[in-house]
Amino acid sequence: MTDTARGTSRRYGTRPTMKDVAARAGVGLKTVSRVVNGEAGVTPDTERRVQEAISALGFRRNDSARILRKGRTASIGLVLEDLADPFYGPLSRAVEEVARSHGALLINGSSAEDPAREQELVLALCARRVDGLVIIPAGDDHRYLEPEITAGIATVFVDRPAGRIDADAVLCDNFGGARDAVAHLIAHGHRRIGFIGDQPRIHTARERLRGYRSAMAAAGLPVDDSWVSLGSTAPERVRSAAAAMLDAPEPVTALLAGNNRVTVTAVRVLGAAPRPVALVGFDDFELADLVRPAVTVVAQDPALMGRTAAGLLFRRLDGITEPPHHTEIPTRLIPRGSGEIPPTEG
Amino acid sequence: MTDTARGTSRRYGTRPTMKDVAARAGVGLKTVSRVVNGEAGVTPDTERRVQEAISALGFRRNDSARILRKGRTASIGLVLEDLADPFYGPLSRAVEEVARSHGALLINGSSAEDPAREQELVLALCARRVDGLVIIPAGDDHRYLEPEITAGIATVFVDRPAGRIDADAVLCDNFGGARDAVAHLIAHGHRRIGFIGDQPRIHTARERLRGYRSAMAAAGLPVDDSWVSLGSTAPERVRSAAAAMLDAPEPVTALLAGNNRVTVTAVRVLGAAPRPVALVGFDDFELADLVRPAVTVVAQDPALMGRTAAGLLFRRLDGITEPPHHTEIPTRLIPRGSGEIPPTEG
DNA sequence: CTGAAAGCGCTTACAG
DNA sequence: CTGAAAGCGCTTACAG
Repeated sequence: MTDTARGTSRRYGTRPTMKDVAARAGVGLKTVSRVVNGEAGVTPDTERRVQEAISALGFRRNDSARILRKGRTASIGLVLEDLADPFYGPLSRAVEEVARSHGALLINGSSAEDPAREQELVLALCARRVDGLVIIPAGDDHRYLEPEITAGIATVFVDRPAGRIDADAVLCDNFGGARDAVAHLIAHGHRRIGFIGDQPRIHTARERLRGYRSAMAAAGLPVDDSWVSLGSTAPERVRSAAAAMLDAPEPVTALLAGNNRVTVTAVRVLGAAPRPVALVGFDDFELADLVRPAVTVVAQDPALMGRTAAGLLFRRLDGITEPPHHTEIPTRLIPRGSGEIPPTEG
Repeated sequence: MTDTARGTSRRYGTRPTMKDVAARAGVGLKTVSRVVNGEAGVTPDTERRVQEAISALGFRRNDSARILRKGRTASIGLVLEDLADPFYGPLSRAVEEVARSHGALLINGSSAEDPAREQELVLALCARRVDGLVIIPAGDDHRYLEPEITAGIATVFVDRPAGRIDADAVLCDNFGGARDAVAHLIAHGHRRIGFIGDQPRIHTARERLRGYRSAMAAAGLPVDDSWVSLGSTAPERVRSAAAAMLDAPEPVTALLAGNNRVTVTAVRVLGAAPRPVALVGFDDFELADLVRPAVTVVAQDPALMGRTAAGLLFRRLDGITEPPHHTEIPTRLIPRGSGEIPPTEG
């Protein structure tokens, strides 16, 4: 490596450009561009000289510059609630794989369930001019996205719909899943069934509650207000909600846990309860079959949701102009034991 | 909104630029730049005219262009094995939070434990000119990164060290953790202890094996070749490795599982075993205390590892030029039951 | 307080 | 087969 050839080329923080390569190879800028992009029409001899200059200088094309000129950034943004939540792992990975198959990189971030942070993150991604966005929204008003969508940033919502704009969405059948779960508990003899769910401003929480009520109504069962508790999924909140339902004069004999965070706490609480209480959890989780009793769940398919959303996104980027799609992914009830426990009176 | 003011401004896929804003507001380009960046020295009246033009046109600064000019991209890359692996969730989230506190975005991707894919991804990130990289390496030769590091891309390895280059690394005490785990089993009376670990080309697998051997040697215990099995962590592979150790004429009475993937399968296998077998798992996992028996683990702190690595990365970006740091994060043995089972002869 | 010119590192459109 | 000029959308350095 001849380091002297270009005085400052190895200076920390300074990179050689195509211009430097051109100068060293004794060719024009466009010829370097042709070689770097594998375009035809360069003599083998010229190409070799350019390649030599590239390796000698340690040149790597600056894609930021390329992107500025070409218009498309070959990157998409993924905004979700929390990168650390196991539910979103397979979803993220699925989105990444689809992006990769289209040659795009993934920029992602967590909204931490904060609408303001969601907006800040989404607009930062728009400013970077990502080609498209996959959003698991925290907020319920996405009118701020309208100029961006109009300007051409393809956007698909997953898990929860967009608020106050009409946009592509890939949701799971929250209503049907919750309804099936409660019908399952009723079929096993339960009449007093509790529901502990996420905050009511979250679409999935409302839909699952609707499914719960629908199944109760279909069986002609009343729902006592004290059997329903929506709020934060923090362990303390779930714990006290469950305690209230279990310690009441007429306690619930079964519980529907509104998502995987709630289920995990519910399993802990019920493990310490004085009598068996049936449990169905919304969302499957890795060790559900190893806990005793094994946990009956309503399983979603987060990888399929991610794949579906990303697939739709890239079809939009390829130019399809149909009206917004609203796709619903079915859920699946998996009986494992906890949901088949019969009612035990206190 | 007067859509006629700029004929094509609302055309799908075309965005207004600062030039458009300047023309509409009747000011120079630099004045728009001042307003957009909140620089001082603009009369309130001028500022208002510019702001009006910005909203009317739906202008959003193109950060790609800004970045090209400024040099820094305010983004960092995170390359890990698999976004869907629960071990990496908290690590990713921690890196994200540090990046966010420095105003940077996170671009991330999975290597799928494939060295070629790791390199491809890392170099794509370098071409995008990320300011820095946090890498959980799949490969063991990172000389390909040398020109990039020389050119100023800060790089910190996490969980596993760089191969054939000297670079910053944040590792956990794999050796000590495994040694403590095995010493714990020995203290509970075990003499024939198995180790099922990840592929031997993975640094953590080798270190943990070394810890295993060290503890056995310290207690004066022999290690039969059939008690050690390194390889894929796919359930079938782990299952057959465990079966071989448990069905031998002189079966092992305890098992050290080399990581969370192995532990989960080991729990399933041991749950179906004819006699109790002790188990310690490397890596903690969410429901370890709910399985029966509850699983004794050597816990790492992935969030701390992520925070430490990202913190170091940004200190490098701030210009510290000390030689590479090799930080070791301690592990913690958490006894929960499975590791305290005494030996049972077959 | 304000703006015209040059330039970041590429690609595009065109000419030889 | 090869290259000079213009331009992508900003910021920088400078002048008024």
